[in-house]
Amino acid sequence: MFADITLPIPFDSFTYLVPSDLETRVMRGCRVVVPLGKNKIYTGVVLQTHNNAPQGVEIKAIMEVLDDHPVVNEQQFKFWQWIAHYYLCPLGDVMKAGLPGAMKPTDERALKESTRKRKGSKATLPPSSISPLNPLNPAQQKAMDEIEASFFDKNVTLLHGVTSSGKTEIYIHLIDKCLQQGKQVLYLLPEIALTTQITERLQCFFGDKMGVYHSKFTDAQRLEIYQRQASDQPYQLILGVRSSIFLPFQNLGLVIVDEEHEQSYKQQEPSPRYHARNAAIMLAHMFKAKTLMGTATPSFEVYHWARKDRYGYVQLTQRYRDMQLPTIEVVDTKEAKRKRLMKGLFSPRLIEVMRAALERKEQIILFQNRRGFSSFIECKTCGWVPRCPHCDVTLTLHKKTGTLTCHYCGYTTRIPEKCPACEENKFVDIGTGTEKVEEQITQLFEGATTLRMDLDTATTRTQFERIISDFSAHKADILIGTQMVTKGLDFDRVSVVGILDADTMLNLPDFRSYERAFQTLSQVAGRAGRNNTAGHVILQTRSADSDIIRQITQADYWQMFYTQMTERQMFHYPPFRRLIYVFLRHKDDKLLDHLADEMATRLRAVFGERVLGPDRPPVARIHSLYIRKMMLKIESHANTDNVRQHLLAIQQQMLAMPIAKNLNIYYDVDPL
DNA sequence: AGCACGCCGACT
DNA sequence: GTCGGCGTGCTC
Repeated sequence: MFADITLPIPFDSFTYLVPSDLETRVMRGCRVVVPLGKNKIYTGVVLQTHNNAPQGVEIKAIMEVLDDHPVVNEQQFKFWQWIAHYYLCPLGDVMKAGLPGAMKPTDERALKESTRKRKGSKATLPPSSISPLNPLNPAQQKAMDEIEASFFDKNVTLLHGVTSSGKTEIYIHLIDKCLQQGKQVLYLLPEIALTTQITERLQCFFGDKMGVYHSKFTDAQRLEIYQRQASDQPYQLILGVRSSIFLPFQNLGLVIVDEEHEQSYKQQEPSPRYHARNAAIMLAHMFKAKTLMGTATPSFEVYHWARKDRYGYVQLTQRYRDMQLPTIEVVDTKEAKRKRLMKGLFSPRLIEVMRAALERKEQIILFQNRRGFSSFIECKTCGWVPRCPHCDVTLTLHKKTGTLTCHYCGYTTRIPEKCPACEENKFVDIGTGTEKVEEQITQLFEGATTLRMDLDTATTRTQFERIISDFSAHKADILIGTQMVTKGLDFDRVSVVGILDADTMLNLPDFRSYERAFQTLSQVAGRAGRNNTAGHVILQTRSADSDIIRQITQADYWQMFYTQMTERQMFHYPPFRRLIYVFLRHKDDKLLDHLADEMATRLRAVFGERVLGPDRPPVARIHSLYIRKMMLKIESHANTDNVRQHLLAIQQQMLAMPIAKNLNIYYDVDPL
């Protein structure tokens, strides 16, 4: 007997011999320990058993069976297959993402595991006190009724609700109803929004029926949740991030995708490059469950399909307790600069508004969008910048350790004593900018205390939450931050939000930059004015009279959508087309040029003008491998199975060429 | 992905 | 004369 086994490496499966004494135990969905290569040991999952000996390869035997019962159920297999197929990646990559680390040990640990007694899932606790639900206000109740009505004939519904309209309260009521029907709920949140604030709020109502799944949890914690979900006493509600779509579910009834537009739902690296929102819709579909997506600023894809009636659409326009929307005041920095009125990054108007707020003992948030990817150093004399020897990127500065690190390959080196180009020894930090803002604040606002929240100060979740709780406790007057400050944080005493430079977001060479700027800036603005204080937002920009700035200040999502959609249609971008990026990697730049042209020719033979490129991506070399990118623009209604078949066929042709021996081909489906 | 095998520089 | 640098090739 033979068994096809998926391993956590980029292949679909390998075939192993099943020793006769293990034949009764090797079952689909069980984990096994297998040898690989010279002397490696991996944990794999049995896909199927059969009697077809593979030809032309030496076959190795399964060493051990780890489970008496399948740990991957049929629904999960189906879901894994869908991900591998849709996102054009090997099944092994999906397995790697889909099982918690502790379930797929390599080497001796895998064998030891079989001898260790598997811990039974924790007994349910005597239940903790559960609060009764808060009643919905009339606007929320109306939205709730509309959502439930839409679920009669729609599987997916968009809840489009302005900031502070109380979407979470509606979710809580929907979850409660679903649980009462004995069905499970998956509540997805972007990584950064899954704070103790939201966890505690839900815990009040659902107590220990709820499990939380976070990427910052330890291996053991994640293993426990996985096992609990696979047991006969699973959590009825999972509050989790992107990867929680891979947990085993038994009778899923509802999936909630909060902050649906968030980019972090798309896994960029490593493969599988899946979109948790879209995958969750598929997951729900497999259970005949419903999906509710919520946001104040829908992604174009979702809004488009809601308008086309594929998804249900429910709007919530009223803010909780009729709180006032913040007024957004635009300050023209071009003008202020010309008149030499700018004090560093601050316009006179922003300074005036901030001073008044500080006098009233109110808090301020300053939003500084990061300019580059990360902070780096530059020689003050000649402008030399340290770069990674293996990748086409600048090295990132880590001040605490005095080192420079490549974020792509991990290459690390000390800050040089002197510039290798000009021998001078003065370097300047080209930072994320928040430090500079902090410096200027101390000069402009004497006595004002500040907190910084960016990738340097909030590396861990604990640090992130610390900053939030400190600011909530008014331990600082001003919070300076990057994107991080936008994520659903409710501070009671913030009356002013300053957007220091809106233009950095608008001038990106990306067809989504206006959509994103609108989303981000609307969210930042929403941080101003809670608890009956009308907020004041100062937005500094050099393009004060542009359409997009007007749309942002007037919170006119529809107008922004309409304007942008005209361009999307004209230039064949999503949601009018589906995009697939094809990446080629090779160590030889010249050979890669040739191979990329060859593949482009073959792709054009099938897809014609739908193929763009090949081009060098912005980071054209990673890990000493050069990269080329091609873009495929497919009509939204086209049969994508056909597209995938063609792609994989051409990939096979390419890899069969002797000169393409070390060519690496991979894809990004629905890239962001 | 990882990891062994393989071919060229600084050491006992 | 060896130890080890990381390039490259393969994994049922």
